[in-house]
Amino acid sequence: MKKVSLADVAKSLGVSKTLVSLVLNDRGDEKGINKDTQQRVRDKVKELNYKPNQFARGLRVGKSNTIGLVVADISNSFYAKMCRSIEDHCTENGYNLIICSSDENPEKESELIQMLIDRQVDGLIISTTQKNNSDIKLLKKNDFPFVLIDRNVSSIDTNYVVVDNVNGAKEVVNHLIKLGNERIGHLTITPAHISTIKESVEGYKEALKENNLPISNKLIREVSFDNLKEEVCDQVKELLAPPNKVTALFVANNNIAVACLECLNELGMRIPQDVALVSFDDIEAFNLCYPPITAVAQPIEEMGRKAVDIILHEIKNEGVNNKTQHISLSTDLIIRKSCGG
Amino acid sequence: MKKVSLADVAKSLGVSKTLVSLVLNDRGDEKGINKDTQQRVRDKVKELNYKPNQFARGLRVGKSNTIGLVVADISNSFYAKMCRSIEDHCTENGYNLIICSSDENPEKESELIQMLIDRQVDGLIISTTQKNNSDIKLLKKNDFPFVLIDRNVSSIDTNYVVVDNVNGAKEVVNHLIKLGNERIGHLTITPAHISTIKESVEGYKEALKENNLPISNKLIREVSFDNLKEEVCDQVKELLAPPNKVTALFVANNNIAVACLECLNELGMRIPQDVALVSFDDIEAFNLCYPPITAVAQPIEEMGRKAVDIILHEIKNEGVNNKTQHISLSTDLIIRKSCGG
DNA sequence: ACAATTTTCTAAACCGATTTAGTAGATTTA
DNA sequence: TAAATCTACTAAATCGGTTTAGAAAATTGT
Repeated sequence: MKKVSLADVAKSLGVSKTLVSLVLNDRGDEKGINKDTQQRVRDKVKELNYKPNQFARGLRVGKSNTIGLVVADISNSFYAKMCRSIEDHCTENGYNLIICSSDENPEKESELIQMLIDRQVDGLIISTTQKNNSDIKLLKKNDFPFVLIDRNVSSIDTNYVVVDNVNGAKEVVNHLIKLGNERIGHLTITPAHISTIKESVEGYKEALKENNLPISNKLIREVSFDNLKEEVCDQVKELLAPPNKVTALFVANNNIAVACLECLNELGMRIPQDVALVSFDDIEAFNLCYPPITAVAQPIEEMGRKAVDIILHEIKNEGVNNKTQHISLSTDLIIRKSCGG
Repeated sequence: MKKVSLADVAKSLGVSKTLVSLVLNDRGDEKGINKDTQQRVRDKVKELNYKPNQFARGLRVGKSNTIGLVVADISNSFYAKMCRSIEDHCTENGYNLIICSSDENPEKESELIQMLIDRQVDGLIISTTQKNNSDIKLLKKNDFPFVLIDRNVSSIDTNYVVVDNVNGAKEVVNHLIKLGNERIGHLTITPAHISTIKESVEGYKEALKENNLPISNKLIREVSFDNLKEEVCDQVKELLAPPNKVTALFVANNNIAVACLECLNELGMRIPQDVALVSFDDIEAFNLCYPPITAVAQPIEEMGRKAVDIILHEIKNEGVNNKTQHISLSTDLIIRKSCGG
């Protein structure tokens, strides 16, 4: 690939680099450059197939037109869809996207954020897994443009786009209670400090309280991301056995639900006859399972779009001390057959 | 974020930028720079938290340490997993990844490739949807480092990492025939020129021929990516009805399989009693369906890894006229319950 | 003791854009 | 007619690294 530079274009037209640069940046009129000349420049640029060198441009203007995205795991359907939405809206706006997976590992997340900044991304969209939020604090302190997605961090005032997990969880539990379940197990994921998890537990408890049912922390179980299948199976067994004897399971995401299904299958437990199941975070497979699984659908596309809107706004207004934006989207309980009724 | 430059580091040590640069690029010994001085440089770099500006570096050396990836749709589980594998191996090697979705649209793919090159990616990994392959030809002509993944292009000698679709499909059809199916429908996707599709049809036909069964092109149906659900349903109805009356469906990917399942559900057709079903491209959901779906598992992780190996090798040997690398990985037929037997 | 060599380090060019500061010439104003 | 203004354009500085070409000081060889 032989490369054509600004200087080549300028020379072949017998004008200065400045002129060509101004025309290409649509500052020709503003700078009073002759319309004819402007057209000659544009024609020549096309003829030579000139493409500006992004390194040079970036070096000078300090912008990469790239944004960084950190999620737990891009191969998970939830994040894959989120990434897709973010990708589309970035592309629409002339931005590139670098996606990184943190595997729910705070140190890895920290390294990724640092790496993306070193790579001169203009802004970050983060689904954080941090506990002490030191990186988020640092970003905030340095006025680096960023927005949290899916998970927020209550102790810091940041931009965020999340889902109303409290209400989503409440709806689930109310639904289960209405169908006669009184002992409902809740399977969530560690690290438990993640906002979505905290909120889902909160919604679970609120719903029980409002229905005058006892709250037992023994029915709330955490499984770790790294060893999901095994731990889910252990916890499910414990929850189903005396003294817990739950009649319904409410699980925090699609990964856990899938592990749960496999485990229940192996145990020969039938859904919903032996135990009801609801998952937060709907996936297509839930509609194909036997029985189809009731789940909380999240507005993933919209979350992605809003996050891009916010980050681009942040990037454009860098330095301007504008207020943080807080967006909470509501969920949709998709009732299928996994709870009977 | 106040930024520390090379010059700042050099000045604070009273040495030249050259020296600092050489040390940081591990050329200190080679250039005979005093060990003590080297250590002083490294210490100071840490102290000041200096991070090289990638624009400046890229401008000078012409490398971005970024690779571009073009797939059909990152929100599809198959590509999501592939992306994840590629991401991991890029990160391991100090490379960033920009992922783009082409939606099986050749024009969009073409624009994305051009955009990625304009953005100075060092190499491309492409799952192409092109028909005339003009972009691939151009890349080849210009010696731009790239590798095709999942789908190759037989008319051009390029690097590629694919799956042995012919054998994968043959195994499926042999399996179906062994279970007594003689009229087997094959649902594939347009554009039909994609290598995976052509090969899968080839395998399908070969298996029939080897078993002395008639080959009817009427049993091979194409559905388009954009209007998948509806077209799948139409085709399934036609295939099941007279005069086709297929007893088994072999579908080309997980998207089609999911649409098929939904359609068969609506039609009240039972699997495998009324029709057997096998999908190319296994997904977790197939294990949870009722009944669990027999499918061809692909070595996605390995494909990603090999593709990264090849592209990094290409990038390092740019200019050197080394041979193209061709890798074909074998598949694994996961027999579940969707074919009876 | 002086040239040759080695060790250690540096000034300046360079990559290719953007931007600042300004010029030459034509036209208008007073 | 000289000053002011406008039109159309440009030279050179700049961003922050890497690299080339070479210099100063210390050491070695004879």
